[in-house]
Amino acid sequence: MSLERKKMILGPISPAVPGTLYQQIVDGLKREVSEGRLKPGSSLPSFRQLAEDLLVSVITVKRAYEELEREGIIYRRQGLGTFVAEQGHDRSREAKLNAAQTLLASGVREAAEAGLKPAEILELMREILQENKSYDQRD
Amino acid sequence: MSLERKKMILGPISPAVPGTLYQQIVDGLKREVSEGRLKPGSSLPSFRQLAEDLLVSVITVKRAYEELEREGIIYRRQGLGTFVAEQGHDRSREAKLNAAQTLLASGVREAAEAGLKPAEILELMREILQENKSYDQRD
Amino acid sequence: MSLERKKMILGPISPAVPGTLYQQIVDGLKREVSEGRLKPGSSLPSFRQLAEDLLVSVITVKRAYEELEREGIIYRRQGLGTFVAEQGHDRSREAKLNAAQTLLASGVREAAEAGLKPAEILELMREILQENKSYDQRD
Amino acid sequence: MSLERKKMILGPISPAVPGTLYQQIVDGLKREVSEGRLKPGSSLPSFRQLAEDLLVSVITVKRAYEELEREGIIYRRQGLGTFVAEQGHDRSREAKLNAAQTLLASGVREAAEAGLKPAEILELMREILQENKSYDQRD
DNA sequence: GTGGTCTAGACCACC
DNA sequence: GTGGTCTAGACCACA
Repeated sequence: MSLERKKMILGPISPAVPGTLYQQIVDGLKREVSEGRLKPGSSLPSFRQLAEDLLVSVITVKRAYEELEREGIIYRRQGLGTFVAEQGHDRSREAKLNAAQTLLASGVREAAEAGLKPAEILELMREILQENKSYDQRD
Repeated sequence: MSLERKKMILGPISPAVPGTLYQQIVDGLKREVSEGRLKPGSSLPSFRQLAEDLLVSVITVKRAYEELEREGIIYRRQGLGTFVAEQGHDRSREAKLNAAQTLLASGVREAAEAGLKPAEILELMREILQENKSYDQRD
Repeated sequence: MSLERKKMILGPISPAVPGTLYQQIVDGLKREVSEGRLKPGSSLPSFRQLAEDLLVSVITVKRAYEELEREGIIYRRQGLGTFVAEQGHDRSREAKLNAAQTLLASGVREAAEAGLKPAEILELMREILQENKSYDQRD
Repeated sequence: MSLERKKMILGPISPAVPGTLYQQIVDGLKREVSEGRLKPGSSLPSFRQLAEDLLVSVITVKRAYEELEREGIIYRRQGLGTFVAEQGHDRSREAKLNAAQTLLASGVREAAEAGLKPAEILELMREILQENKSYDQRD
């Protein structure tokens, strides 16, 4: 029982932020995988365990796992548990890259419609990267 | 009959694209205003007229107009119609700039989580700007 | 024709301000009367004249005059024109006092609900009076 | 059967009083929040529940909730319900203070146009505060 | 069960 | 004719 301290995966989930609960879990797990904190082959907490940790319903966790499995980032084995797929890291990165590209492209479109010239958009990006960098150094 | 074609404001609206119908209308009108095709003081089509043009319900257009009024881009007068506000152009540009910033920041976050370094993100942006430019020259 | 300069009654009417057109006219005329710029017995411009001056429809002016007549502030004589009633000044003042009282009472209720104590409300009022005073000295 | 009486949030809504139905609901809920009877994080009744309680359409309640969410006083989560935002109390008080200020300023303007001098307006305010006080002691 | 969107159609006030 | 409010009832996504 010296193991009382369980490694909590994921920050806290809250209904008070935009995005549905299960989407928050999906995003959080993708981040864990893409940033290497969850390595291919390693096991994920059980539905019940994670649900308890995050104070959400088991069903919500189940949905999140289902979506991740559909994307090929994790796989489930009857009676054994849930694991990060071998290609999980790459698939997760890929998904994030796609998302990033879509978001940046949308941002560029909006900025262009607001009248910003390409050079100005790049300047804006540099500012954003700057902020993001200092923010990253917080932990 | 070749004169059937009346000057339509806004491209066609479709339930098949991402974003709700009324959001598509809001975005489209914001674009018209921010890019100067609808000038301050000029009148917008009536609910019923635009609804007919876009093949959506009157209510859907109404909701869109409500949101634009809330943002101070247009104003509505009983019995008179709906008009572009004096500050409509600026407010619309502002809103677009805010949206752009949010989207770009999200994109940066995703890209960073996927492991891209700031320099790589900037490179990605240059590519996107390049595509966008050639796309702009289509008409 | 040296009379080109006609005495314009009322500031400009605009659809770009809150309140319907005819209500703006009613309010404006009430103000003229209650502040003594239109004296009892003096004549008001004709429908057509005022409509032309204010760039609104004759019907809109007509409605405004009807409302003022209903309130006993003006009266109309077939073929002669429209005049400020003898009691017009008093009635107009009365109406304004009633309106003022209602507005102030509503303001007090809101302020109380926001947690302001009577003394604080009075303090707020002093500030408002101060602003109003300096504003009044503009002309 | 004497237990039929369930704790109703908000007084009865009526089409007979000034202000639209949904505005009455908005005001009522703002009051609940600004006066602390609805605390941050606590949940509001569902659309359908409140609609039933108040004998209005579900849609009318929806509109009210939409406006409150826009003002940042509450937030809504699909499948979970509607909750008072963390800053709900402050935002609600702020909104009320703004409203109070606007109303008082309009009242002052009307009173000034009716010829009341600042000192007289303050005197009028004192009377109003007096009435309001005794009215407050009713329950 | 919750909220989110879209639809239809009523009635009113104003121009 | 315009916008403003309220109503009814559909279907979907999420928990």
